[in-house]
Formats: sequence, C-alpha cells, structure tokens
Amino acid sequence: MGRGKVELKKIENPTNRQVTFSKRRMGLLKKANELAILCDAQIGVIIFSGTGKMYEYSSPPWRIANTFDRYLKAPSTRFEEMDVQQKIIHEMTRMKDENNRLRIIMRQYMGDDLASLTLQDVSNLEQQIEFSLYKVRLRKQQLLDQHLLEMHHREMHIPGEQNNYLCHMNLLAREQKSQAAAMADLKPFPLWDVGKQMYGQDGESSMTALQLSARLHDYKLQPLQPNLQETDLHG
Amino acid sequence: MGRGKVELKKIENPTNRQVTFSKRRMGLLKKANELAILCDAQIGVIIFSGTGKMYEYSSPPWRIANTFDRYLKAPSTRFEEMDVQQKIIHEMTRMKDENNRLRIIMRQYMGDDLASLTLQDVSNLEQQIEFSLYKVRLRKQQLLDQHLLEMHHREMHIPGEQNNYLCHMNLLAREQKSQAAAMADLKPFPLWDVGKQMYGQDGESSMTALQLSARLHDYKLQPLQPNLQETDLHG
DNA sequence: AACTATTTATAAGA
DNA sequence: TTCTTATAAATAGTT
Repeated sequence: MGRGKVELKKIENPTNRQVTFSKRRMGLLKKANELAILCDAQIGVIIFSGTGKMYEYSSPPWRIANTFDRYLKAPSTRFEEMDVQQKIIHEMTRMKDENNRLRIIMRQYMGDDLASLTLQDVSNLEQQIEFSLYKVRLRKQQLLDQHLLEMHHREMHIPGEQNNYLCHMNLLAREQKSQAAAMADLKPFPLWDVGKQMYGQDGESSMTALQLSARLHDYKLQPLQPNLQETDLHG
Repeated sequence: MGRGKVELKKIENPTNRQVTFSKRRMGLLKKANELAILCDAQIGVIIFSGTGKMYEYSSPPWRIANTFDRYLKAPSTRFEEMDVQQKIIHEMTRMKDENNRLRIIMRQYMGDDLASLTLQDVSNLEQQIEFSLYKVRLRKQQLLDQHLLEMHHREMHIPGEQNNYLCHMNLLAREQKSQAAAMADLKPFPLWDVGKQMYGQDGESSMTALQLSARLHDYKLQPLQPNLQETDLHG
C-alpha cells in the first residue's frame, strides 16, 4: 500500500527503514487499539526498535503485565518458553497459591471456614479429624507410658521422690478433663499462628507479575529497612 | 477500509464481532510480522478474544517471554534492578520456608510425624484437635438439621415420599458409626493430598532457591544473550 | 469462505 | 520529521 510494492525483507537503507518503522509502528498500534475496542479483546503489544527504543500498547483497562500474566497462565503456554524471570514469577505464583491452599485447608481442618463445604465434605472432614485424634492420642499414650516408666526407674534409684507418680497421674487427669471445660482455656498449639490473611493484598488468588513488579518497586524505594533505622539514629 | 466506515466502538452483533475479530486479528499479526522484518524490530503481541481464546505473535528469533523480559528491564519501565534479584531470592526462600512450615504443621495436625513433639506439645495438639472436631461436628449437625428441615418441608408438599425421613435417619446413623469401623474405609478428605514431600529436595519438579540463585548468577554473567544473537545474525 | 466496493495504510517524493 | 498523493492492502458488508 504505497506507490510501490515492497518485498518482505529488512529495509537496507537506514533512513528509509527508520521512516517506515515510525509509520508502521503507529499503524500497528492503531490497529491493535481498533481490534481491542471493536471486538472487546485484551491485547498487549511490545515493540523494540532496532536501536533499542521501546514502544508499547495495552488495551484499556489492562496493563501489559496483566496481559502477560494471563499469557503465562494460559493452558497453551509451555513452561520452557519462559525466561528466567518469568520462571521466577511463575514459581512464586505457584508457591503462593500452594500456600494459600494450605492455609485454607488448615483452617477447615481447625474447624473454621466450613461454610463452603457440603454435608458430605464435613462428614469426611470429621472422620479425618477423628482419625487424627486417634493417632495423636496413641502417641500421647506412648509418651506417657515412656514417661511413667522413666519415673519408675528413677524412683527405684531415688526412693525419696515418691510424689512423682502422683504428679503424673494428675497430669494425665488434667489432659483428660472434659472437652467443654478444655475449650474454655484452650491455648493455641505453639506452632499454629496460621492467620486468615494471605499474601495478596486485594484478596487476589495469586500474585501477578504486576504485583511482583510493584513489590520489587517497593523494595527499590526501601531497600534496606534496617538501614533506615540506622539512618534515623545516626542522622 | 470496507464498504462502510465503522465507528470505533464495540461491535454489538456477536457474529459480526467474531468475524471482524478473526479478520483483524490476522491483519494485526501480519502487520506486526511485516514491521518486525522490514524494520528489524523485536515485537511481541498477545491477544485474548472476548471468549478467552489466546493468540500471540513473537518476532523471530525471540519468544514472547524474552520480549517481556526486555520490557521489564527497559529503562522506561521503572522496576528492574540488579540487586532486586537478591530480594526475589529472599522472598522465595521465605515463601518456601513458610510453605514447608505449613506442611509440617499440617502433617502433625493429621497425627503424623509426631516424633519431634514433647508430651506437652502432643497434649496441646490433642486439645486443639478435640476443639476442631467439636466445631466440625457442630457444623455437621447444623447442616443435618437444615437438611432434615428441607426434607420435612418437601414431605408436606409431596405426601408420597415418606421414606425421605428414614433415608436421612440412615445417613445420620451411617455418619455416626463407630470410630474403629470408620477408620477402616476412610477416604481422604477431597482437598487433602498434602504429600510428605517438600520443595527443597533433589529431583523435585519445583525450583529451589539454590537452583534459582545459580540460574540468576548465570543470568547475571550473561546478561545480554539476546544481543549476542543479534550480533551473530546481523554482524 | 469468497467476493468486491470502499476505506485505510503507507511508499515514495517533496 | 511532516505533508502529499498515488497505490497497495485491509476489510465491511454482501453473497
């Protein structure tokens, strides 16, 4: 479309090439915009000129990172096609999803957030927990037996401490106090402070490249939190 | 360019829109290819149709991910810095640790891997699980009541189905069968396939922080892989 | 999926 | 770059 037909190969004349680049670049982005609007499509375009200058288009209201994120998640996109950075982003997203999944399961296992479960789910969960409880009690008994055995041995060597046995009977009794009473002064198991909060601030299910970028940008702004304090102290 | 001028707004007729999308998509990608070849540019295009189908173009010999990588690194794209990679490693390590921690807790909560716990820990764990069980049973009863109530309502409307109540009494009985019997045919709760494996081991599918470090190190040593290709191709 | 009347993009020239 | 204009290409509406 022009005064002459051009064959599809690199334009050798640099000036000519630059002019054509400029014109066609504008044309391409215009076309992209038209396609996006006319047909309600999400489009991202990145262009680097031969001299390294960058141009981009992203169909509103998206940003390129968002579109690329969707690209990474698309079923047809293979992992091998990703660059190192993309693999990192992908891996981080995967880990975060995994993490959130674990938290959800954990909370359900702890008897919270059951609203989404069916009766069958809840029944299965109950059985699973019963089984867990069974195993934990088995282990507890094992430890108790072991403990008592040790005490017994010690008593034989140190006859004076006869109250140990009683002491441990008390412990046993305390542990087996009624469930209702137990619930009142229940202290959380030390390892658990599995909160409800997740990594993504906006309630998103997975980290986007954009979010990662944002986080990295934050890092850039405040790269050394300890040093900030240091600066405050010394400055 | 066509028999009529179209105004730049979403085409409302779905068939028309689909046809236009198909035509213009092809046109856009062709244009992108021409621009890339004629003017020696690196171009990446991602298109998602309104129905979610993905189309892409990447100027040879690059891949989209590579182009996006370059995009992330471009000076005009704020977030990209060498030492940011260290932050990424740090963040990934943190997430990995968090994830492993959750898995360990999860397994302990399921009554496995209790060897490292003290008697006190096991007792607390037992209480915690008892409490969980209590809450799950509460929810189960709630769902059962709800279910029965619904059945009752339905019976009033459809007098013929008098076996529903019995049916649900059976369900109730089945759920409340003895723990020992329940354990025999215990099916895993659908959400749980929380395996014992963790991220850090060799031969795993997921990348370790160490492997990432190594890769990033390589990456740092050869930061201009694309340019090498460029030189080879055009030099 | 083809056809074709038109519109649009753009190559070459200024 | 930018404008102009002849011409190639793209494509809207039709078949």
